[in-house]
Amino acid sequence: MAPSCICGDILRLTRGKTVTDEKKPRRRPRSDGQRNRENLLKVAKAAFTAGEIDIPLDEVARRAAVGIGTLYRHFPNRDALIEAVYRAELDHLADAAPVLAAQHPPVEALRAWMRLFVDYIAAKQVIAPALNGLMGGTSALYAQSGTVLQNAIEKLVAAAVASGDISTEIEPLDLLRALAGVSNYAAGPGWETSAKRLVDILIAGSRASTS
Amino acid sequence: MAPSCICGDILRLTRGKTVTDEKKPRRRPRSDGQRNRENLLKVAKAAFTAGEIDIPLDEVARRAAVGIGTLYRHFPNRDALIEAVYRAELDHLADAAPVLAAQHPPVEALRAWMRLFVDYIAAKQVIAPALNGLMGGTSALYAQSGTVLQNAIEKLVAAAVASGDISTEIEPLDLLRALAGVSNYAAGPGWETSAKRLVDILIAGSRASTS
DNA sequence: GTGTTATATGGAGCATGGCTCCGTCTTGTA
DNA sequence: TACAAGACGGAGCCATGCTCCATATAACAC
Repeated sequence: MAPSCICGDILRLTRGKTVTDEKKPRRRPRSDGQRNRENLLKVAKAAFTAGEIDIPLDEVARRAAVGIGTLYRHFPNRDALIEAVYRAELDHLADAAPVLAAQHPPVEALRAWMRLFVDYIAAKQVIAPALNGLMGGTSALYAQSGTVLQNAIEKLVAAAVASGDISTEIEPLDLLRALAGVSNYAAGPGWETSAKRLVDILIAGSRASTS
Repeated sequence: MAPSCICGDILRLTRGKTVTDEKKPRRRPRSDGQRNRENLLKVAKAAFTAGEIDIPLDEVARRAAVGIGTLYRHFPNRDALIEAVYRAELDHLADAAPVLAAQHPPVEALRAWMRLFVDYIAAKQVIAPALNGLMGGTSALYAQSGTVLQNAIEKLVAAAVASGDISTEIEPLDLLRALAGVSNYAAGPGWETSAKRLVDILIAGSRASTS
């Protein structure tokens, strides 16, 4: 039997109300289960952030004082674990978009968000290593996460286009892809600066093609 | 003892004349050795190009009709094999830079080369999957390969800057990084178009910041 | 409380793939 | 032809991903 817990979560998050399970859950989820799950996430996040992206899952389980079986019940594979860790971070980022949109004129909101994206990656090495997978990977889970960011930037771009500030030619996803590319290495001290410079280039380029 | 063949090659390619081995090689390299090496490369390239990036090395050896030990003597680990396969491709790309520079005015040469980069990735799925490693990875081998591309684009940018066409602010590597980001997914039919659009945006952005 | 049951636990163990070791075989040279 | 430098190959070791299932425990009904 497929373990139900994570799948349930995903389905719920993905499609809101699904047709999947008609029978309403008869029981509250067990407290130890939730505790363990959170523990695993905490440990995994710490490890990933510390650059230990390749940490063996047994080790994650050990650090969370949990059996390997438990880990696998909560997260059916490595990708699922990474996904779960990063989802929160990405949501955070996506949530910032509407706020910025309310505070700034369209183009500046876009620029600000892109910079935030860069900042975020710089601050937490968290995202970069997994970003490839997140945006281009084969995993359905990853695709799901990517969508969140995609929606965020699409709205920002749409607003900027509507205001006539940037060209209609712009494909929002391209901007995101480009940023993701830069984020691929957080090496060297000049990294952050150069990433921000790229943001300006992208914005300038998007503007220029209007004329 | 470390096997000598690959290390020797790398050292020679990397630093030209090294101080490493004083004693001149007493023998011509064995023909079967070279044959096997080429065979392995051919098989590996075919596999990688076909998207089988995760192909087990045993399988590569099998297809090349060679023992696993032989594979490992030629390529001490998976990265070394990938590196060897891609190096040729990257050199190819880098070699195009001076040709384009001779044929076009600076900015257009830059644009053309960036497009070529995109074309190349589109044509051979080869590069994309390994590009992360190539540009940001920890492996010294990868770093080495990246340098080739870096040199290529740096010259193109320098020429364009010298001609006053684009801003001095441009960090060539940023452009490469951005393109690499886009190349991360070759998914969807619109991919190539949108990548080229990004090239134009980057060029336009680089120009705009001059004024 | 106590009994019942759904649910979680944990770790032995299997499969797979990376990589090493070393006895055997081949090839270039004299 | 002799011989040694050097290549060959594959058995086998080890790490890691993932499964299975007997056991333990939290939630609920009474």
